[in-house]
Amino acid sequence: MERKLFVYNSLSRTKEEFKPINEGKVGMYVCGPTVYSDVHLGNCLTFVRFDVIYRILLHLGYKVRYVRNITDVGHLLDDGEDRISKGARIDQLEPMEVVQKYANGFHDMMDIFNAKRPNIEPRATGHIIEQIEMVQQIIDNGYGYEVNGSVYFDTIKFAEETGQYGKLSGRVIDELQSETRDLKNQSEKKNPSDFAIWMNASPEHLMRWNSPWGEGFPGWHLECSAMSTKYLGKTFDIHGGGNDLKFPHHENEVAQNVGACGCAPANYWLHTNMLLMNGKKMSKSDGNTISPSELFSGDSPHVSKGFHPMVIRFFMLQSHYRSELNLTDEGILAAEKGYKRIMECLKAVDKLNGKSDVETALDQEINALLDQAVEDLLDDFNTPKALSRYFELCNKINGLKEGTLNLSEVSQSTIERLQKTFPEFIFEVLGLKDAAEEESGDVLDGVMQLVIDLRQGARDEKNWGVSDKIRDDLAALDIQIKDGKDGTEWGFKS
RNA sequence: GGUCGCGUGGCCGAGUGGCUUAGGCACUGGUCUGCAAAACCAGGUACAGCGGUUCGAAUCCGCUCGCGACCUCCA
Repeated sequence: MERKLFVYNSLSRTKEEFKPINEGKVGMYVCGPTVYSDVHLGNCLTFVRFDVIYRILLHLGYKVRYVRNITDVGHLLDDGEDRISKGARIDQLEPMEVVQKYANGFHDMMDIFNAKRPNIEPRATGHIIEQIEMVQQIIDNGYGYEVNGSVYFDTIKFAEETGQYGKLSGRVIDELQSETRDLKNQSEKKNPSDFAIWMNASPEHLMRWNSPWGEGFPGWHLECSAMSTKYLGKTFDIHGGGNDLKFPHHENEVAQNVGACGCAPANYWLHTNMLLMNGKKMSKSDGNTISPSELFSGDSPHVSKGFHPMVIRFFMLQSHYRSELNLTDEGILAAEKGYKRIMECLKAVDKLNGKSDVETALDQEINALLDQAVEDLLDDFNTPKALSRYFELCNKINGLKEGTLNLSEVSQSTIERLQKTFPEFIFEVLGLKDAAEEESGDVLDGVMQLVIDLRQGARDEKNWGVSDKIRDDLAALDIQIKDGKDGTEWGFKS
């Protein structure tokens, strides 16, 4: 932690030095999914990106409390129907069954993408009391008003007294006032920009709780305010989410926290950018969409084949979290090659031994690249740039392996640093896994070694027919034979 | 319509005032190989358009075109 970390803060719209509230500790809250249907690939991108941010913070030595909620109530559709209720109606399930089903699916997918689990994963329905208390505080502070069993947040009064509404998202309150919407209960609000923090439940509404204002349910934005406060304190370090949540969700969250306790929830707001496909927004309505499982299986007109989840993760990490990521078949194919190159190189580096006793120019180059990769991560979590350093290191490593670079010109201490840092970066910081290793195993390794030995026997006798048959038939099984000058290696084809 | 952001070579994708030839993939030539593959070496193509500021801009400003996000549920 001797070096400084810089993060882009959406609040200030600049890169700022990151200074945690408590030395050595980080409290981070990330808005999780609403579990009403199968997880969308865009969600996966967002959570993979925050997973890497989490991993980098851990790598830097911070003790991180990572909270990511699951929204299971209060998230309404245009027609006012609760998303969970709608899911329940369509699937003929209890609302909580819907929640469990899709929460399980979400967790499975996060595991597939090798995203670490958060330390706390609170659900909105498990924190009704905390939310009711917060509504009461907001009312007590004069920023909430009750109408017909619903409670609304008075944005105009809040804006006038605190001057804070719109700060995060760059909205101007006057312009929000001129918005004309045709939402349910619109007439109950004092101002068009006001939003519900507690909603009266109509008789047919399935999810309902008792409250001082009658039976109802919490507003969507409220859960994050209440739960982040409960687990991270009134003010914590990092609040993250997709940038589509900036307004109204995060803006309203800020308003609720400030309205309830007079303090801002988070010092640093981090927003990830969206996933596109073929340059366009991923959208179900025009068919421009692909699910994670379709991407893995290749069962989609948008991809030429299936891809391993780790290839997808690698693809995601080759873009910066604040940039849009454009998913194209060609792009993932390129990522797959790059991923494989890194994985192969990771194996090659273990076999190297440096022979120089003094520090050479090559030592300096390698060490500089390793240092720069860390600098890149410290500069607003620039994973694509850091990865480019490791690609350059791959060139060095392969050069040493092939003999175009001389092992006598590199010291063993540099090689050892490489051997320690490289896998640490790939596996722990970036959270990648070796796809081939999963499929492989000791038995297969042994069998392949036998096959290679037998083939070598044929090759020694210049029996190219046998040699090539072995190679070609293995290729048909997606196993690739690689004849090098130091013997033959094998691996899975991508 | 309003607010904000983006537009980099064949593709993906970093970079934000003066060599970073970023990097990956693809492509071309070469080395290696029995032939391949992999790897290695070498090579080309770029900063949407127009105008301005500046000694100097892909990088700052303006306009135009294109794309995206938000404004209404979204990661």
